[in-house]
Amino acid sequence: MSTQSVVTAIRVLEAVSDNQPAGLSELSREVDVPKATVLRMLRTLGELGWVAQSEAQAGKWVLTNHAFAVASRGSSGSVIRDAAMGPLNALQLDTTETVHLAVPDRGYMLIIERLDTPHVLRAFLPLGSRLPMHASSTGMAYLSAADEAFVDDYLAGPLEALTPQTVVDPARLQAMIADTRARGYSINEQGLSTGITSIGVPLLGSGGVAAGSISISGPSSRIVPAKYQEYGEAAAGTALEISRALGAFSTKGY
Amino acid sequence: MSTQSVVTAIRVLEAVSDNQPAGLSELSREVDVPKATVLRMLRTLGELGWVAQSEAQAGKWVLTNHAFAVASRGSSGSVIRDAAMGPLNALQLDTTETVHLAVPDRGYMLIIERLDTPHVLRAFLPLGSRLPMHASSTGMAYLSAADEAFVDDYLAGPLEALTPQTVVDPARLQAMIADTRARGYSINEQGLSTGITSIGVPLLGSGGVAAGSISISGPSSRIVPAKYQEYGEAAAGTALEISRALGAFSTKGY
DNA sequence: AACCAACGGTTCATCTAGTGAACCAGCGAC
DNA sequence: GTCGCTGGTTCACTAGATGAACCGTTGGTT
Repeated sequence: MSTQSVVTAIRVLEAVSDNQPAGLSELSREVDVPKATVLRMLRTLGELGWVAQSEAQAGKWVLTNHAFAVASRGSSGSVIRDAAMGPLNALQLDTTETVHLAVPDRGYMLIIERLDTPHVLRAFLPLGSRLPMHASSTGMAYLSAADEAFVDDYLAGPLEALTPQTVVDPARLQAMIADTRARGYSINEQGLSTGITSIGVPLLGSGGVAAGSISISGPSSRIVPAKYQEYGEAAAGTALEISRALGAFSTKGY
Repeated sequence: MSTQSVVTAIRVLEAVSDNQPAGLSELSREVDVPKATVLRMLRTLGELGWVAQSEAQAGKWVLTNHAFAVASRGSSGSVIRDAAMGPLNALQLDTTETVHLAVPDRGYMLIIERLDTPHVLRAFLPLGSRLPMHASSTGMAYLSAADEAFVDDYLAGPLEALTPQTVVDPARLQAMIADTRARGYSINEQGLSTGITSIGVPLLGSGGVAAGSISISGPSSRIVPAKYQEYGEAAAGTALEISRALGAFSTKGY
């Protein structure tokens, strides 16, 4: 790989992101690069306005909002977001529950948009959250549309349990994926966060490959089994509309 | 500045962000670096998963979601966001209008959080949007709490008009900032986007320095002058609560 | 149909600029 | 008092970044 100082800098940046607020020695260990080099990177990134020393704790480094500003323009303006926002807005108004738009990122589902419920009791998932695929309805929905090799690969990796309800058994997860495929939507009952239930549906991009997913989520007291089908079908309809806009079923082109 | 290849790489990254989807020559001109170097940077950033060639247009580069995922953790987990979310949630429920949380970033206001209105007619501002300070209620609120030198400096720069209603005259803007200070909240009537009105209030961080702002916004048909005072005072109350949590009025420490 | 200018991408000799082992000073635990 | 950790500094060495000049294509003009 060329331009290794750039590689080091980005690895430092990601390490800061993962360990905020992070100390110098800690980062040095994390990216396995001498402290002097890490410090030089931090200072350079600092001059560029991407990281800064924490005000609260001197010597600890944090990402700045500027990094967020630059990177946000990645997902906004993206094809999938533009295609999704209209239908998603309608889905939110229809169901009155919180809806999310998620795309895959290195084995996690990355939440790139959210439209809130008006209910007083609401779950809160900041944008940019990364959810394990097996522990979220968006993730299971995505897996149900992803190719087999990817799924097997994912299920072979270590699967963390986030709550007592999180399913981590690969065989059971395979069965759940099959159910999702048959039913058209995934259901996650408190597997991500206690007291939260959500329903997910995959989105297909051009060529019909899995591109992301959408979900409806809320407190388990409101998202009860009696509503699963209604919400699942509503989300599936919305997803179909988005997938169509993404050219999933287009015959011209390929 | 040291580690210049890193500087170049980041500048390329920011240029991609600003010009998406961006071509090689375009980027080369933008950052004033030879094409060969820009290309090397793009490839390195590509291997790291931060940029990729656009699927739609070969040879055009775009930011990936991974960049978003890494950088998102900058604002989430930040002191201001944590302090703001609770009170902001209450404010949204109270007013039923969309509320925003914004922080300054290089002369713009950066939207880092949003809580949606349940109304069918709703404005939509993606997170990560950067708004000119003089054209937004969040920006004017921030300016009303910023120190004089900063304000003068900002008003001296070129001020773009986003709509026919955008005020760009420095003298008038100074007067509006004074009004905001006296009143406790800023009002922006269609200066950012036609048909949208919003009310902003500054947030103070530790030591009482301007740290960001919050706003209530919606269609001008709903956010009418008769409601300005009610919303302004509600937002001011919320802002006070947040500023207090940020240690703006703390006597210990300084 | 011949031209031109711009595009994305490649090459390679030059020498700048990034590296990292060894080094401080300061702090808290025991 | 001293050990082990922290954040931070120094500097000789050479690995690795640089950029002018190049190529093959494409799309618009005349």
